[in-house]
Amino acid sequence: MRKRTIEDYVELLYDLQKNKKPVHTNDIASVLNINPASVTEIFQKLNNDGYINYEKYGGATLTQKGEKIAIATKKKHDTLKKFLKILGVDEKIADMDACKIEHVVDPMTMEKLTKFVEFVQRFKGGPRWLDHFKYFYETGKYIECTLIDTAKCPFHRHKSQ
Amino acid sequence: MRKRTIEDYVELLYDLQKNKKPVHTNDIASVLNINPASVTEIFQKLNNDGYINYEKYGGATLTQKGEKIAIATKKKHDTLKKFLKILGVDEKIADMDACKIEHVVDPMTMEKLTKFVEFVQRFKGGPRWLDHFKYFYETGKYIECTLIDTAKCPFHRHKSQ
DNA sequence: ACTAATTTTTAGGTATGCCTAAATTATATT
DNA sequence: AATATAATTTAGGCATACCTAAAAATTAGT
Repeated sequence: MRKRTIEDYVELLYDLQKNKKPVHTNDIASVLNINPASVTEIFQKLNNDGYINYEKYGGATLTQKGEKIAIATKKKHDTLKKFLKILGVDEKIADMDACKIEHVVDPMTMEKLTKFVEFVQRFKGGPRWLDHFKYFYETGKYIECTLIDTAKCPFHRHKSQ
Repeated sequence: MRKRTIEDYVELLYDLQKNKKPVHTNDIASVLNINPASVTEIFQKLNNDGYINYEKYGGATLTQKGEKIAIATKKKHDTLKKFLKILGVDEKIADMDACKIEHVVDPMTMEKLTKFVEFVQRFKGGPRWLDHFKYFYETGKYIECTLIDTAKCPFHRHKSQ
């Protein structure tokens, strides 16, 4: 498996915290299928770096700093996944790819993708060009334009219409 | 820096090979700003795993297996970069992000992105909805539809027109 | 409250991907 | 061809992210 990042851990901590706080080494270990002893080391490091509050045998809770990163990372994940699903990537793969890409992507790219998702979701059922893309993806053919009025505009299948 | 993958090395080898073959440890070391001694180790590993032909003091050349991966990786890189540029990401950032994403992305996602880039590039100057997206990105506003005929169809600003 | 079972930590180990310093080989100059 | 210089490899080191086994602390059953 790819080297796990701080982001991975605070994200997971954030999710587990919702059910039970504080989160113990075993909770993480069982989810990630790693040894509890390894989690202890990770907790010590995250604690040192100010992402969690951790005391021996006491489990961990995210600090503000940690929570901030967790939320930001989850937001990135969510946007990436939404974007990939728009493109037609399967749920599971979208989720896995989002999980990997979220740790490496530049803020500018995230901003563009965020706006793109917003732009697409503005149209109920997606904009018409997206249907055309899907048709193209399946068949390799481009749909010829047959429109004559606004109502059929392939761009403006607009929520407010 | 992120851990470099086999893909990184064969890709670089592929590029350097074009100028001068075989590629020596120093060539790689100076590009990546790492120690030549480290490159020796990497060459030994790549040689063991069949990606390059390497002999002590003799430099390295890609095997077929290595070249195949290099080409596939470069193709992924190219598609990712094109896609990001379509979205409006700056050249440099597009390049850097492509370089990171290419190593983690699922084949299915690559396929969707490849088709998407093809789909967009089919229109000279890009499809009209892309202008609309850029407008939306800049202003936060959606352009209202004012079309009445095919010629102005925002989707079909078609190369063959 | 005592003992058993469970959880957690400590101590020590492995593989990887880099490093530096020193040794070795190859190349260039004369 | 001998020697100086440059390139390359070897040997040994460091940090990280995991591991196992054993010790220590906590929790649960009676």
